[in-house]
Amino acid sequence: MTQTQDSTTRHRIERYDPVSIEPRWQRRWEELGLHRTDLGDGSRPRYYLLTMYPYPSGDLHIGHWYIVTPTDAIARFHRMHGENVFLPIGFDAFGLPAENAAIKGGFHPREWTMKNIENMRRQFRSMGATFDWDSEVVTCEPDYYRWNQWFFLQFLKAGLAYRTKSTVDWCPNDGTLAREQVEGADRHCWRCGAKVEKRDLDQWYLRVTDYADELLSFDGLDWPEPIKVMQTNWIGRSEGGEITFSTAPSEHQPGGEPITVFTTRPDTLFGATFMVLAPEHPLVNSLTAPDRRAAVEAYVERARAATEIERLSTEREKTGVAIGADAINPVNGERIPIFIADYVLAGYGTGAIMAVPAHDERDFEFATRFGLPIRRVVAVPGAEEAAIETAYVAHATDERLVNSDRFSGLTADQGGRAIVAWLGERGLGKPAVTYRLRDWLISRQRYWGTPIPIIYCDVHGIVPVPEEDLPVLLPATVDYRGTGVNPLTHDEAFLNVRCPIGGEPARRETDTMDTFVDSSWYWYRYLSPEKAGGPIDRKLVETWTPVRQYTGGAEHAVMHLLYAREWTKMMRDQGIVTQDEPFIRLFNQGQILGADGERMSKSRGNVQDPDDLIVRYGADSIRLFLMFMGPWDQGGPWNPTGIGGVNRFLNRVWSLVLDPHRVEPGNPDSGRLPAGETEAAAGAALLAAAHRTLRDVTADYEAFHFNTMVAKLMELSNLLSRYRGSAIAGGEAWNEAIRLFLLMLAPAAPHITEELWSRRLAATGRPWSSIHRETWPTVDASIVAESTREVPIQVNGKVRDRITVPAAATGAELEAAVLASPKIQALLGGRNPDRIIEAGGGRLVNLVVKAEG
RNA sequence: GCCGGAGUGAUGGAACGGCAGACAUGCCGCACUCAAAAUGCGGUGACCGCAAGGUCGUGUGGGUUCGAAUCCCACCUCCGGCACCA
Repeated sequence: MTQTQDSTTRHRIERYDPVSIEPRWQRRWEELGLHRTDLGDGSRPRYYLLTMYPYPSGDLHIGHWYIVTPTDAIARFHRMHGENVFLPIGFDAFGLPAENAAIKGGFHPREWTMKNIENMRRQFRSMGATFDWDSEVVTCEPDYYRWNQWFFLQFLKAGLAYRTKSTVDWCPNDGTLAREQVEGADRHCWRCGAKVEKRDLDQWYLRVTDYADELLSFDGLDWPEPIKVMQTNWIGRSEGGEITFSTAPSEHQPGGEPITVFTTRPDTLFGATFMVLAPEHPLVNSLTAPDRRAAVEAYVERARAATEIERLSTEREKTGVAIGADAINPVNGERIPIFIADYVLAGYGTGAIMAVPAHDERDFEFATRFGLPIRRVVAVPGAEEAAIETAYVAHATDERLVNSDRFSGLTADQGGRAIVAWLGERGLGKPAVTYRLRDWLISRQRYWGTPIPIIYCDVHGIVPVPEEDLPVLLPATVDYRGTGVNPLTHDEAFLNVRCPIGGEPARRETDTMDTFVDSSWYWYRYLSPEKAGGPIDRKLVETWTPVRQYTGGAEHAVMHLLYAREWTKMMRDQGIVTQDEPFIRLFNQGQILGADGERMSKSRGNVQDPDDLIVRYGADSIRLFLMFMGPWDQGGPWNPTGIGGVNRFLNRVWSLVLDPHRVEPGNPDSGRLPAGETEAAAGAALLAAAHRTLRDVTADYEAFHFNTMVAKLMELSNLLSRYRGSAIAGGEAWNEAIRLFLLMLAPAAPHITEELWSRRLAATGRPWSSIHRETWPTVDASIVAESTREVPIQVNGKVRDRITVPAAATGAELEAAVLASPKIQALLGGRNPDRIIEAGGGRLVNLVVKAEG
């Protein structure tokens, strides 16, 4: 009792105070350059770890920590394995929010952006993230965006960039949008949520559809299955055939005009009872009969204006009008009427379809509504003559073509091939493949982006800015005139230039590039952010990329993550890099939502500011809590109630290390070894537990199972607590367990472990060295091995008893021990089990006893 | 509608086809304290039972298996993606 008094009152230890410890170590690490990567060091294995760079919106919230904290732990874990880890960071600094803020606040978007970046840098440092700040990339700097322009010119030369006029998606706030930046059935803007309209505009595109097939292959990539599925669906490859119909002569036109349709079901060609063109189809105007013109033009107009409104309704009624012309089915010479309808899309396939109502639900609906004939051409035996109540689109093995002249009786597959072959011989059709993927529209009508390096000259037309004239700089001053109009369009100093070819007065392109261009190659630039002679350092790119591990959210599945793949392939084809893919391994962490279950945003007022939490708990507690709250790929609503738990855990770690002999006054067992346990046995048990923990924790780090990693360290700390104050506390086994414990915790909670490590070194008179430069310990298998084990015994699958047997016991030996159990004997009541199953090498025994009678 | 993913205590979540609920949170009790906080210890799926113990239990219903949270089939609910793609 006296001793108890002594250790609690006399040896009172200093309190765990993260707020004083953490900034001190952060400064120290920075002074030491602990996280600066020597990119030229080839003596160690390289590990390029990339995390999606943030948009500097200014409100770094707990969600950012959720992405970065485990990523940082991965970096530290790999460094402890002797790898040369490169963990860079930068800022996705162009974009609309800066402009909106600037318009509202009357300042330059650059000011707002840079202020936010400064704040985010501070916040990232405060969490102890080991980014290599020397590699930082800020995309709104001319040093960066000039290379966007350079890439554009290379792609232009190669025919991968082009300008064309077409109907594009237009957001009233953001201007034009790429296809994948329009979301939802109501077609709203991915960024601001505004309703998207249609406009006919001359715009710049990148020919990414050239890569559609290659993008479908994920060979050699370790990516989450859902992302691969989403990209595959987005690319949307469809195999089928193109079939050329011709128009029939009529009073208003001579006929013979070819109209090519795309179909995935050439086998149903005999069932085509009408044809539908997209309202925007180029032949609509010339084919329309005079008496139909008014109706057709009205429909075309309505289709344009009404698109987004009509689409709001999920149960859209099919609409359309006949244009007063017929097409001729090439396979049987039949005349079928031509309609226009907005359910046929101008941008997909050929913008024209042959309608087969018997075998396509949309065509069926249209035919029903307009009273058009429906002819069955595929049927299973017995169903040939049944009434057609719905489109038959299934594929049954016994189905055959019917009503298809000489092709009747063939299977759908055979028939389709035979019909395409027959058409092919006559030059009327061929096999064809189409994709949903569209070329990437990169023009944006905004100021705060990369100027597209193009000059329009009345004499020489579209003239690229010569490479030596790059960068085309954004003007330093900006006049928003209180509107959302792109200020570049009325900036005379920017607009007026001389034609690079003939020196004539000419005008600059005022559109800027989609900000997704910036993020399509930034990780290459990290390797040489200051390089002046080119976008990348080829030697470093060849040694360091592709990126070994990329971490970030899944919301970019068909945007950034697809653009990045496309860009790398385009770079490769220009001889700039040699790799096919940018990111070998991808991990999508989940998303932290507000406490209300909604996306965190300032406007909803559900944002958790990490600064507040640091003051209360310190960065290590927050880091650990974010890793502990659940599987990393899951995310979930923010609920801070558990932070107290990990904070308590770190406090316990603190006092276990600094005060191993403390005895709890209120607990009579405290300070004693468990009954019957010798010092030697206790030491061995503790050491074995530490090595088992090491084995499991190592595997968890490797698999990114951070929640169970923390749980296992908690278990070990609970065990240490049990031995605290006992005869083995502070002894050899204890100290080794503590050493392993700190090393295992170091990647996750870097500050407290560094502090405790330094105190341990000081206590033993050794010179200081950082725990983060230690080598990850190795598991000693002989220590982990146990001499006995507990075996559960089941009777008919239900656990009835547990026995302890020698670790090596199996077979007859184990069986005898099982049958000797009094509980089991009682349950068996003298009967013999019908079967004895030893599962998993004797880990569990199941006795099968058949019911009596 | 189509394509993904997920359903386990009051809560977050553990669990190579083999002891369901590790580790935490919350709650209850105890110790320490004049008291509170902090800390430590114990309890905590439901039902029956004084207890020993038993029965039920991983969204629902079937199936495979000696044995299913885990595999298969059907369905329900929630989350994410797509939006008439011929």
